Amino acid sequence: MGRRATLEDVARLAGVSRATAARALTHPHLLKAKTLQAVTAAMQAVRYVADASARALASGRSGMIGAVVPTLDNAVFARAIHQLQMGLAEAGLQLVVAAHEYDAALELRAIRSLLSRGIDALVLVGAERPAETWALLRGGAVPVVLTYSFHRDFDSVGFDNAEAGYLAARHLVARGHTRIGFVSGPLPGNDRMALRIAGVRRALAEIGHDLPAERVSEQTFSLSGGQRGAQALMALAVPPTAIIGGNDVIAAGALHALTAHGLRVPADVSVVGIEDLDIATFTTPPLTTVRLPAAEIGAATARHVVALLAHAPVPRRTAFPIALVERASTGPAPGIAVR
Amino acid sequence: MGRRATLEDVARLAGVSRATAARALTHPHLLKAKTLQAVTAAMQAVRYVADASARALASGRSGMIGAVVPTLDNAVFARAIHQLQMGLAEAGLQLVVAAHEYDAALELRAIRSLLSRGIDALVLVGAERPAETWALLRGGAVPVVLTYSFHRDFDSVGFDNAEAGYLAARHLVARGHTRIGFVSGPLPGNDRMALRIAGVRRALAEIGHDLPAERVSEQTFSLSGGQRGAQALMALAVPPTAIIGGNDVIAAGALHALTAHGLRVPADVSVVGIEDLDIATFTTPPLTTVRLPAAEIGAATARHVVALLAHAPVPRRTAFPIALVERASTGPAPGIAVR
DNA sequence: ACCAGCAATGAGACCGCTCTCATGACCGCA
DNA sequence: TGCGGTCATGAGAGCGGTCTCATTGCTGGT
Repeated sequence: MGRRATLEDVARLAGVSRATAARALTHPHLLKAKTLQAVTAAMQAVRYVADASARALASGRSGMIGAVVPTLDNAVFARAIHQLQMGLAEAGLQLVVAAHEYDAALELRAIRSLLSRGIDALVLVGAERPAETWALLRGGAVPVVLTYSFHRDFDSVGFDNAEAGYLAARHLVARGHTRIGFVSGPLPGNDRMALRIAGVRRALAEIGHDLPAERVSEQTFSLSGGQRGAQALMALAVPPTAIIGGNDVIAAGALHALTAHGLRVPADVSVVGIEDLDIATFTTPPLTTVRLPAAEIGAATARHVVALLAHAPVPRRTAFPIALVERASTGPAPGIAVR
Repeated sequence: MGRRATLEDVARLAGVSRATAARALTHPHLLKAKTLQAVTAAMQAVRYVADASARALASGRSGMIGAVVPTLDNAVFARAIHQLQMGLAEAGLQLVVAAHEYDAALELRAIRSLLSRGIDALVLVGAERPAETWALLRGGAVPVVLTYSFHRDFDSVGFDNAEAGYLAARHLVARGHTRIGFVSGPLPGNDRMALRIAGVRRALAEIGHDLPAERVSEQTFSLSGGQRGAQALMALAVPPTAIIGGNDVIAAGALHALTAHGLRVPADVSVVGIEDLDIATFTTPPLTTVRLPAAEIGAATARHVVALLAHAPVPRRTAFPIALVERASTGPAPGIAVR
């Protein structure tokens, strides 16, 4: 078959100049109908497909959007990325993804690599990263959209993580819990987690209680992390009467460990998650959790990016409301009479 | 700040020619240590980052790998893509993803779009697609790796889908079930599903039974799809004593619908899934399922692609073993004495 | 019939890098 | 000291588009 056809081939076949053939692609309205038709026919004849690299080099726009997420192995991010991709594809944009597995250095590397790729916009998760990374983002001429968090200086699409923690804790407080434990994922570089904890703290503070450091167990974002966290918290001299998981996977793991140790949920211990994954409806008992707008964030981010590239006006910040979904893993604190 | 530094800038600063500066990047061993050092220093000084488009245009290699999957919203694909991405990143390759949501036309469009982007290799899921798509894949000069299925003419990384169905059915047959129902996802274009059904059929045939069409319910890949499928099957004049879900999400939905209707699982009806997602351990009762090597496929595909690009020898086909994971959703067929 | 003015097209520079080929520097050996 | 040969570097032609600017061909007004 030989090499791919170029504009040169098309032009020759159509009997026009390269410039005209190119215009058929980018500014078809500038061509006489007859010329346009001839060029189009020629393109079809040689099965012309524009070379994206050449186009990117010449135009300075690649049509590619980069996204760096902690992991695709959590449904929350997978779902958001899925929606993001579908939205971008509709606008003819490609999505280049990378994951960093909660490693700031890896994230920086991924961002560098995407930037060198000439992406037209960059989507990131969270608003906490090393100064070096921020400098790179500020220095680069690439528009950045932060998701799952907010930041003064960058466009963001997210929700209030502190409120997520607050809602979870408030739900427990309202049921008489005052000793609440929190099993978090890795804290370094994860502002979402930190904010959720802060939200829990606030809810506790409102009733004159607090969340001592010992009641926060830092684990990995995994079922086993949740299990270990629950074990650690229940091994405390004065164990909590309720546990909040930094996300649903952790909460599910915690719930599992609790019942495996013969504790009744929620009679002995209540458990709340954050995310509302499918998994939350399948645990025994079903998990009370705070629903996060993953799909919405993905779709909204796609719209945001598309608008950005079109230089259309966009709100710098899009915030989605969140709400607690009450299921059966939470109940009154032990010793509290139900009235 | 101005524009990004180019090789020209680096060369000038280092007092060498553009060619030499370029060599520092691509063939550093060709340079005298002192020269290399000077160039490297210059690059650092101007924060040089190579322009990937220019490089792609000139070299004919983009360093990007395309992947088109049905969806990222199922953990099986999300996990595989995650591993694929991590593996590619290690080799300095970028992953461009697209999803088609089980729509062959969308898949074709996505492939076209990736191809025009100049990807160096293409990863696809499954081995069934319209002739037009196959023609495009054969015509293009881009190496293709099929996953989750096998194909004579293309490199593939996967497992035996028929065996997955067979293992699930065999497990049931061994417990006395002969009337087995299957809730599948959308069948068109999905050879994995078709093969799994064929596997079930084979297991049934071995004991002189079959899987009539009425006992196969075609639904969407979702919890509600599973629920509807279970309802449909149980509404049959002679309902099945066991249900196999085309994947775990469907099986979980089916299981849910069953217990919601007052049926006991597995006393009244057994349920088997295929995939072994996290969710399978959380259903009540925990789901017996066939474990699919999602992460392995992703990682192996990454290795495969890297080897392909390095012109290293690669087996045309990588097959992973699969096995059934017995949990508590399966038991003897009603009326069968347990010995 | 003539020319301003606009629409349509052509010519060619340029984007930033890769790669081949030519050239210059330097080496060892006779 | 001189010469073939190797190593390091320079020169320059693409890669396949985009885009600006010049040119050509019409059209309409007077």
